[in-house]
Amino acid sequence: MRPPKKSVTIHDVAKLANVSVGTVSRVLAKNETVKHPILLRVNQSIAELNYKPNLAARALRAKRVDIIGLILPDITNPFFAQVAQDIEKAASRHGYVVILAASHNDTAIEARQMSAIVDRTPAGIILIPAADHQEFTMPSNVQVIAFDRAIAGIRGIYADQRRGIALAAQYLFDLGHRRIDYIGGPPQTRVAQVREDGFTTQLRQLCANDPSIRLRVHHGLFDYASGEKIAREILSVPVGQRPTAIAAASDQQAIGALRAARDLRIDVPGELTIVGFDDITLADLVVPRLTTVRQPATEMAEEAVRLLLAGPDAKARSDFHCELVIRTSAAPLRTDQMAK
Amino acid sequence: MRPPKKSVTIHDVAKLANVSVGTVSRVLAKNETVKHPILLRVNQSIAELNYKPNLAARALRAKRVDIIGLILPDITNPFFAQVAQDIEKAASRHGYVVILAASHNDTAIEARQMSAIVDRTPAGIILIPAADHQEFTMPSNVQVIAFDRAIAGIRGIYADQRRGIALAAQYLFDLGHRRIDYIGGPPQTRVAQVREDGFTTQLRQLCANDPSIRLRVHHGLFDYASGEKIAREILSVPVGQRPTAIAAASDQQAIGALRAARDLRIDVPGELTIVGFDDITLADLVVPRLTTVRQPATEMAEEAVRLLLAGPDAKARSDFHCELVIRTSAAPLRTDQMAK
DNA sequence: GAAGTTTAAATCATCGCTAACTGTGGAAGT
DNA sequence: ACTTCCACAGTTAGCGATGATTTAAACTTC
Repeated sequence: MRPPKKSVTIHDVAKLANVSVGTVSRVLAKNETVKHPILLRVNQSIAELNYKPNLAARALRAKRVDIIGLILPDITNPFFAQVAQDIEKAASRHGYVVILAASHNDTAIEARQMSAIVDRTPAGIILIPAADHQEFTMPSNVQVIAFDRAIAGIRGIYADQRRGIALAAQYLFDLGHRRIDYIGGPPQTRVAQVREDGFTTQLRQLCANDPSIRLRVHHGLFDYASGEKIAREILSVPVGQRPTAIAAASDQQAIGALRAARDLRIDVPGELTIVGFDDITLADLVVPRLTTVRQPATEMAEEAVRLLLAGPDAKARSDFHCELVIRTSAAPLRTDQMAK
Repeated sequence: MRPPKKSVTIHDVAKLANVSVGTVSRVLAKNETVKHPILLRVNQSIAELNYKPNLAARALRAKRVDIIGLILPDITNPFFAQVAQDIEKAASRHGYVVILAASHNDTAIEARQMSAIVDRTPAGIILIPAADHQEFTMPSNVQVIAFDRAIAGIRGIYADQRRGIALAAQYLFDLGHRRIDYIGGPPQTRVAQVREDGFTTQLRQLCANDPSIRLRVHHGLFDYASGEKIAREILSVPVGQRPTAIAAASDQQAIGALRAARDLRIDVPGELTIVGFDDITLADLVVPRLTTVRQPATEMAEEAVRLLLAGPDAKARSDFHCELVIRTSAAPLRTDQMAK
């Protein structure tokens, strides 16, 4: 127990094993060309000294480090938290560590975070973009892959959200709803556009010759508060004018809407059907349980990590399908609702 | 735009500015001894070449890197997500980047994550322990600080949870509740013990000579599902035997309890008062809004980062106080409830 | 058994940066 | 005028690991 606490280097191991540093390096690299008696001695020495390679030194030589960067808009968004969890787990399985940075939906912060992470020469960066345009230029030395939201020109992992949310539209239609309000995300973002378009297109198609259809679209942020606020406005009208169903572009919005309905003493699903999108953990815990569309987040996270580690020429899978998760926040249109 | 994409080094800058690398290094280090004409030239060259110091090389020399490690049990726990967000923000402000790792409440995984991060020689590690005992030995070369949950022998940042939850006990008492059930966390963890002890001690003290008190304690995990399950059991008895108030050791449990009550058609707060702990974002969005105890998470996160950066001799603040956040899930005991 | 071939381990330059040390010219001291 | 000191910039030795190249040894082959 000497105070200076000199860290043990590859030289110490080499000396103890009575071989050269190159040999030690080779056994570290699992190079087959080291024969048995020596291999054993080296491994013993490594164990004895409890030697750990210095990752900074290794990074300097290799110009790469076992780090994956993850930049996302907001960790407290349950969907992103889930994604972060899954990515961390997948990365960890491969021996990588993840650097987390939040952009707070601000492209300027996003650009700063991007550069801070690029400077660390990670194996790659997984980016859930804050917006459709980026304020940074794509780094040439670090691969970036977009997640959940597309960026032109770079590889990305996305679920087929258009078809996913169309499932919700289909479901509402099948339940008989014809007065439907859709709570969308920020209209300038592509995610919001895709979801909105997927929903409205599908619904309009189904109702092509049904004059009773009334579809209204609203826009807000993806969070709880927006959902609540918009739903409150939507619902603060005489019963006959109220929608019989609300579809939201995110579970958070849907849960906010649930709360608004509750405040206004509107029974869900009796008087109002609500569906969300994402299937966050909480969706199964609100009252009533939220019917929603699940994105295969875990698989997508795993694929994102795989893609990074497979190198820049690997091709991204694009067969991630959403599925409708039917719970109890949606019900068939009641006959007395139609009357109005 | 040459294909090899050789990265620009300190030598390139030195050559362009017509000075030595040492000088460039000195201006990078903001060393005052570089005089104006040269300082200017160097800065110009840096800008012109868009030079970024190689952090791996710097790390190798300095044996330290601008990284803070954060290990927590579960990112999808909203309270931890909030903490992660705050820590990331504080770290980023100081030019540090945070490595995130989840232990999934498993001390073996925690130990692995710990060693993976220590190997990267970060400036320090903020650890929200998975349990009271650790399976790893504290690293000697990297400072670790405990967060939210104490670890013997190392510095830590904690709110005064005992007094915090006592506030909840006091509040329930003041509202007139005497049949109270407490939903605690895993009894083998210190956090759970502290909260339970804080609650029960305070309540017993208040009720020292009140024979009508009935306090029952239950144990589960800190998550939604546990809260729901336990509450369901508690509440599935004749009205007269039901508690009039439930206090939970976490907001997630409380929200689970809220859902159980709703399923059983028990009105909150009319027939049942529920209070939680943590004040997660969602607490303000459930129906009814959850009365809870807020921990000053943001300040604590900032202090944790400050403490790390101030070096191993800095002393941790310990004056983090919780406060009661009164919303609408708690109400005075009704006279007809007492009768039973 | 000598030359050629294969194989295993040693050597050492290098990654980019920092900081300790060295060198140099000019101001200050005597 | 000659040393003494600064003040400032230049030189250079590593930090620890890697891997291309070199050396040494063992093994073929005729």
